[in-house]
Amino acid sequence: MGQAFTGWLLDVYDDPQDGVVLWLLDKDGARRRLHQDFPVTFYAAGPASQLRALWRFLVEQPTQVELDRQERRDLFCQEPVTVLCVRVLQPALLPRLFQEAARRFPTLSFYDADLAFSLRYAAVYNTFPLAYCHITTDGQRLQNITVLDSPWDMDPPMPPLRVLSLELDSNPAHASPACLTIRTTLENPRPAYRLPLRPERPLLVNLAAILNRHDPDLLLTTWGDTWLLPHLLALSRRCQIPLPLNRDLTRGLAHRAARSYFSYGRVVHVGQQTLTFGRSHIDRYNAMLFHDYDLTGVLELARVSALSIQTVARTSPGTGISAMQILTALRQGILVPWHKQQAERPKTALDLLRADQGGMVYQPLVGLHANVAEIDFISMYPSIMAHFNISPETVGNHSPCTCLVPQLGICIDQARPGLVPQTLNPLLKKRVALKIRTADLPHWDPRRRLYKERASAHKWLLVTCFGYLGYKNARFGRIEAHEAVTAYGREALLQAKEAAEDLGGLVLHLYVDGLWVKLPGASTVSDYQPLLDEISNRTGLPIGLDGIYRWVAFLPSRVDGRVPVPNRYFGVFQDGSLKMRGIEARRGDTPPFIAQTQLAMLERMAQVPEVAQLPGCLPDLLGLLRGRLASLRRRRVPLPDLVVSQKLSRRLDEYRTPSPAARAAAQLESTGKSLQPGQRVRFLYALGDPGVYAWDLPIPPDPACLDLARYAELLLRAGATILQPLGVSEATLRDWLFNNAGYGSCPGVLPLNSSLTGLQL
DNA sequence: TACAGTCGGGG
DNA sequence: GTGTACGACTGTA
Repeated sequence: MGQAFTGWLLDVYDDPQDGVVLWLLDKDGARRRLHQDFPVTFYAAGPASQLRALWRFLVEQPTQVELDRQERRDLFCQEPVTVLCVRVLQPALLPRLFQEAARRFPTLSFYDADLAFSLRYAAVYNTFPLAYCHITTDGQRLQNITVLDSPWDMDPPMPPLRVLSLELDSNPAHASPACLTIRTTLENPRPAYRLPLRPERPLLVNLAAILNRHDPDLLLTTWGDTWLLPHLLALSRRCQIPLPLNRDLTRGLAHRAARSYFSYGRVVHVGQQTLTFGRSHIDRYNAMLFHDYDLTGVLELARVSALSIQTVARTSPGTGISAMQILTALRQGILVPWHKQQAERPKTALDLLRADQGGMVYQPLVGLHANVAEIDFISMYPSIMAHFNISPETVGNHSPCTCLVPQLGICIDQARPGLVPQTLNPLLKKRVALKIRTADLPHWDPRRRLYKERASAHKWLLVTCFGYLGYKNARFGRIEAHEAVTAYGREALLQAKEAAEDLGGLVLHLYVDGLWVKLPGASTVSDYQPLLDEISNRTGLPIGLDGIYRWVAFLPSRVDGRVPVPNRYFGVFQDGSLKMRGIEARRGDTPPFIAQTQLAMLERMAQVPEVAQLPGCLPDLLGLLRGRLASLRRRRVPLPDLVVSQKLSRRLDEYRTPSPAARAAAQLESTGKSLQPGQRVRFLYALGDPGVYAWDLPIPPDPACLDLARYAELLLRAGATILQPLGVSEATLRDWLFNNAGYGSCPGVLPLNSSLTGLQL
């Protein structure tokens, strides 16, 4: 019997035997499971004889396929290519069939062969996670699905998701958890249940009852990927008590092994992943950037990328932007090349040249400056790609309609919109719209946070898009496109500098996508508007005023005080908020005690309304530092505030000179706790050999072993960073702090106009 | 002093 | 499976 309903798409995946499974949340509240036939296709191109051989091979396979010859477009070829089109009737059978074909016919080029299943479905039906759909069925099978909203809607109808959060009372990597706290809503902080992890049978029975009663759409856990779900599954098997962690009871949990990989110049460790069917599982401690954009951002990423909620929660936003490019290609019938993981090639001359061909970096004018505006290009690199139509297939392509990249002499085809700009345009538009919505709402409005989290998710998509363009293993990457983007970026920044100088301004600093500038007599946002308009006109790129600093200090190098460093500065905006880059408080490996002290100093300086009064803070700041030093020496600082947390960059046997982190990791290893590259190790600086004490050793640290002198030194340095622009050198501060020298011995307490202070008003 | 190891950065 | 830079800084030999 046919029926129709509207509701939200919760999950889509291929069924081992029967097409695709869809889970839908009917707007009347029911969760419905439907099957649908969904054949999937991959393509092969190459010499006709090879294609014929592949044809013969495929028809002999047990897997049901429909074969056909077609002409299709390869993004990088002008002419259409002839391909063998392999339609696999059962989508779950495609990966194995393709692998076998690729193994036997290594010389053929394959396309659309290794795509995330959700993308294949999304390309055909325009679906995305949580899409609002109209569905017709014959009861069991889906007959028709029509999506009623779009990922680009600002306020789409959101489903009333049922969330169940399962939280452990301790990190299983460090201590054995004893208790599971369960909440049934995100809003209510009061736990609904507390279950002891032992004895096991009552735990399983109770948890099963809770899962059945609440039937959540989303399981939000702490350490669920790496410990909790695998642990529960093992218990369930051992005690033979079924536990419905999956909503789809025909499937088991899916696992992906832990791995370490190199990304962004450092090793990243991703723990084991545990995935559910019919509902989504997110481990908030194993989810990428979850702290930055929360669940709202994860859902936004899933909607715009069409990747599943569980996927976007665990992978970098680069995966999301790549998925969007694939989707753009699929929907336009452009072939998506099979993405072989290529071995690293030796660096080419091009790679070396890139060293000084990145973003524009300028030497700041060291010292303290008042009334400085910080002006940033908004999403600079993505805006450049969109504005100049930079895409792997448009760069270096001659056509009747090209433009020339400044200084590089590379052509960019303007005749038709590129794949990357087409993918980026709606993202750029939506991010601006989200930011405008945020700005329009009052601070108390709860929707403000949600818009911000969504905008933050978009920010990461846009940021990673640029790097992806220059990544040689990317499907749609091309180094010349990457270079064209940075060349336009440098050009735009120089144009902005000229615009500022033409309006009589003093440019203090340029850094990749921003400039710090003083216009004479300017002190308000509207005073800077003409400059913003001028830059926008000259470059064609969107620009924004990040803020006007009451004062900002650019720091010199610690190694050589005469050399400015581009990204070490701090300042206070007119609204009293702080901004800092590169200093100790921003670093993840600074002990909290040191970071808190530095922040406290800055907060006191932020209280001062006028820059001229800043040196007046000196006695106060010095008092603060002395107080902190005293509490350190009297051992009043709680040990957790002295913990250093650093990432291991390699295996322990690969260290030639073991760093403090490596020595702490070696301590842990000797008690059986081994750490992988990319994992963090926490330790205290300690007296004697080996100079550290790992925080997660079974025996808690003895406070008497603390290396107080080392912490005092760190405190001194962090203090000196802040006082340096006021004319207090590290040596002077050392005298003050450690030798109790009086203020009189301080050359920093001088009239403001002293050249010693480097003060420019 | 040289060199090996770690970190930032994007709003 | 998704940015294998680059420069500043710190600790160790």
